[in-house]
Amino acid sequence: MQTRLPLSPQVFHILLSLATREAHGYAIIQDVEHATEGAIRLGPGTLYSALKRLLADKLVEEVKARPADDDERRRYYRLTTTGRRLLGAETTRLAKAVGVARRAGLLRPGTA
Amino acid sequence: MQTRLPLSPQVFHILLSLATREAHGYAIIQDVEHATEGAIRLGPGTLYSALKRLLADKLVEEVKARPADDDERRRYYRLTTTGRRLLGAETTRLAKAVGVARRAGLLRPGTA
DNA sequence: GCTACTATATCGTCGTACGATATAGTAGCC
DNA sequence: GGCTACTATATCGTACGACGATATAGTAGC
Repeated sequence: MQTRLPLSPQVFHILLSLATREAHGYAIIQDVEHATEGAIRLGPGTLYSALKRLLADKLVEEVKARPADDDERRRYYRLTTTGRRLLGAETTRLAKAVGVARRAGLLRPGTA
Repeated sequence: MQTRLPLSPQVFHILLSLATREAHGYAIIQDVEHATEGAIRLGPGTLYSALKRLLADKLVEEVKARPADDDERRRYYRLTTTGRRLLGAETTRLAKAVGVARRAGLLRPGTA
């Protein structure tokens, strides 16, 4: 993956899940399912292979600091500056696409 | 492809391009490039293989009626009712995702 | 007659989403 | 004590799809 748009919906939501807080893999899976109202359910294959690529591309980095009494199996991740910038660019792209779709009458008036 | 969300960005823009008017393949390529400000450039491989799948899934259908004096090589397509419904559902999904991203502070205030 | 553009089609490759499977610790329960 | 379910990460194989390359051919301008 070159750091180029568009992102896949799966990768977009992984990055978005990390935008507001650090998280470990399993938490990302649950958060994406919740945030998308079940539309995107990441299996372990999808998540961990995506994380591996995101780490290699330096869009995400591992956080070594851990809360006390935490489950030791967990590995925490956060966005890098590059990752945040790319996520912002993709968000802008999506917002424009939604704008085009709205003008084409594809959203009931009142949809967020 | 089962008729399930999420759509790939490429397929989303192909359907969106057909939302407001019938079009032939080459016109879709140009329209998507224009509508996405160059972010999505469909090559022939992507477009025609996607169209083939969309036809098989009955999200798009071929239009036989042709304008007079038209380039005879062109093949025109339009959305089916199913295709329009799916595009609407995907648009709603994207609008929600953009909402989440906006709340996370990923859009400059004022972005459409 | 040259180049560039329009228009569709197919092929092969590579990336990646995904399900299956594995491992293992934790928690509740009866 | 043993059952099930959940938490958590990791890897493997497969299959789908995005993409570039290539082919074909008609149109347009110069």
